[in-house]
Amino acid sequence: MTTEVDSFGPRRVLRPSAKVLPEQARAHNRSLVLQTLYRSGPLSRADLARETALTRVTVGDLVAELIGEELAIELGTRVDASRPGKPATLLDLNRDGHRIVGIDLGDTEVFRGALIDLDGTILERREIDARGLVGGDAAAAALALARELTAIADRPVLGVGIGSPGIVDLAGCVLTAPNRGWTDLPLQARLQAELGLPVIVANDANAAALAEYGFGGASADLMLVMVGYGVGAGLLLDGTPLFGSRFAAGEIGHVVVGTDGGEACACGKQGCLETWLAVPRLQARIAAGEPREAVLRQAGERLGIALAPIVGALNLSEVVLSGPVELLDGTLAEATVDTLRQRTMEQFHGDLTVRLTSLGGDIVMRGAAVMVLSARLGVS
Amino acid sequence: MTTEVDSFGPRRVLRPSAKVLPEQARAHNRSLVLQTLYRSGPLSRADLARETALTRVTVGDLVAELIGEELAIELGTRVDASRPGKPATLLDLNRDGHRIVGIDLGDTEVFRGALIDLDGTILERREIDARGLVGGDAAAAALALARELTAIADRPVLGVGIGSPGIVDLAGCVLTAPNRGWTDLPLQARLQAELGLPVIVANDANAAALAEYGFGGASADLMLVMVGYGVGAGLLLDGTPLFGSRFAAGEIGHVVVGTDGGEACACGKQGCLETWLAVPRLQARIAAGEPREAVLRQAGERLGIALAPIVGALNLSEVVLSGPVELLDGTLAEATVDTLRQRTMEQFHGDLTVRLTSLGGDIVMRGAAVMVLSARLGVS
DNA sequence: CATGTTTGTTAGTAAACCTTACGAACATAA
DNA sequence: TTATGTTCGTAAGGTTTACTAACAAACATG
Repeated sequence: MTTEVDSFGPRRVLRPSAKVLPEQARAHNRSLVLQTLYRSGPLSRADLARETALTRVTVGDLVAELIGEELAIELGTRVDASRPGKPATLLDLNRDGHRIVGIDLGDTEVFRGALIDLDGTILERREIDARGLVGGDAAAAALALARELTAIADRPVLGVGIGSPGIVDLAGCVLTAPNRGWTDLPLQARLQAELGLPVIVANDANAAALAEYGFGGASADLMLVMVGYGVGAGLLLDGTPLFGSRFAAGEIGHVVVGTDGGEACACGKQGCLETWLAVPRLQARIAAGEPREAVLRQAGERLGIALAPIVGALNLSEVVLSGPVELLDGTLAEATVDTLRQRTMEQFHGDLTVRLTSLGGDIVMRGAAVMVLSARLGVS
Repeated sequence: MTTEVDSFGPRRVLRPSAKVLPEQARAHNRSLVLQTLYRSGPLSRADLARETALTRVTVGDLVAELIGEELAIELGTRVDASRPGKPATLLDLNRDGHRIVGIDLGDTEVFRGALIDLDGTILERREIDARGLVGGDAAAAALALARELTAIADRPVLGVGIGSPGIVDLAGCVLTAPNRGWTDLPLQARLQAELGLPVIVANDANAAALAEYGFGGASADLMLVMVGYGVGAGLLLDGTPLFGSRFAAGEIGHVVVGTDGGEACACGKQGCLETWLAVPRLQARIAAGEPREAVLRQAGERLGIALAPIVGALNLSEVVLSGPVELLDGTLAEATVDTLRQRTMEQFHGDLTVRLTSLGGDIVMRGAAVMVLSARLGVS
């Protein structure tokens, strides 16, 4: 009995999935064309066929569909025609024909929102004072901000992406967000019903990780650590956000760091990562006269201590920090990477980088835009 | 402009993938039928249609194909016929018609192999003395063991699964395995060429994690910690093994634990997890007169300290230990879970369990069998 | 001006799944 | 016993999808 012998690639384990109909296969190929167009700028149908390995016929058919939905547009014939043959008709995503609304609910003082184009460029900004808002009032403010932004859009809005603090499940239901007093709030479903637009709600750190991957030039395996009033993280593994068994992946703020005590934390424990790293704590210690460099170095070391097992277990090669530049950049980040190097195997993590995000305070809003792009244009 | 508003599920980010042809969609549905048959025992074509949401016609066609390849068999009509209508013809995987060879190269003293049926039951065992084997000799011994096991198989062998120590890439190439002196050894490709059978090589801890999921009743999110001569781990996220950016995911043996020093490690650092937990170290300390309970408690605590950030970041709910029962069970495991509880958020990890594997010393061999099952029967 | 190249489309084919319909084989009730 | 209804498996035919083959259009080049 002979068996054909191929090479076996990445494995998944036995896990019944859903059936695949031809229709869904087509949707997949359609997304493939959209993604190729998104990534590689203006292309002809023939270019797309070469890139996707589909035939020109199939590409032509898919493109006709996309043009019909005004997702793609023809730009006219290619001008640099130094080649023989019929000049190509260039196509591109209808980049200027759509807008995305991205909203960041993570700040304690304001809800920030922006009108964003398909390339992630922020066109308009709006803010709403969110101090003290809890429960339904906070949700209403988020809705108002979304309404305001969709109202000023001069093009059709592809969708509304929202990065929320707290624990958010896959349906965009905020399971818990203590600062806003939210419990089991179906924010995504509610806003979607109100706005009549696709809405996607996810944890703000997860959104930020997506932004760093989509717009920040990060690799597909990435941990994004947000340092602010608290400390949270978003994990991207092979380009896919990690959610965790109870949707609490990345919640490392209350993991105890080290074996030598530490300050008391609001959660009742001692030496939580937040007690070492949260912005108010750092500012307070510096204001109280502790040497700034020493405080920042220690904070970086503690972050490194906390991240070392994670970096080791996941074999991460990229850690990105988000938060106040004046605190994170320099000493703190350097201490983090030094500590990580000292505590992990050089052999596996020699290329480890720890750096600040280049997206600044817009990271969550732009990550929310990536979520919309993925949902509307992405792979199934 | 109205947009249809659906609910959006789990998101992936923009990442150009491959095209999907109808042929591949069919392969997917074929695997779906196989998996359903594997999981849910004997079923009729109509049962399969209901379970998979495919039509009876399509299921009939796929089943005919599977029967033609002798992967499925008809068992005759159902006997408990208390229902009206034509009695169903029961189908099942041809469970007794195939064998799998599973091999564990992780031990320092022996290479263990087994002939395994599709349900994971071990039918025959073989061992080869592996003390001191390095380089080509070690690879030759692995090949000889695989040959011996395929030779005694009385049924066609679906494939050979191998759990190897060290760093193994997706193509089954052992990048580094210090104990065997292997560097960039294309073990999978070489054995496959020699044996003329599908061969899958992966890291032994990853294989063990798959075994715990496939045969040990574990959930799809799982960390399996192997404690032996060294300390390694395998991670399963949503049923998929995690490999890491350089295929070194799970290599936590040389992550430094705690902030209070520790014994010197062979790697040059101090206080690596292995110095606290490796079996030789524990045995030596107990033999030297240290109180057994105290040694084991401390080892468990250190494991908990190392795992806390990982459990927190990944929001894991299940940690499984594999290794010498007399050392791991009881005090050590209890200290681990106690420490984890003390160092993470009760709210997110209240259901965290830490337990010993029930698969004993066969875990890697049976995990290797799961890899073969996945590759031959699994989803694309 | 003839030739070759490239593009995009038309026409026809193969694969895959669907819907509809039917015979076979059974339980149940008149 | 017979009629009715149910369930199973299969046959026939239709729809969708992407493929191959072929072709006209439009250009560069010798």
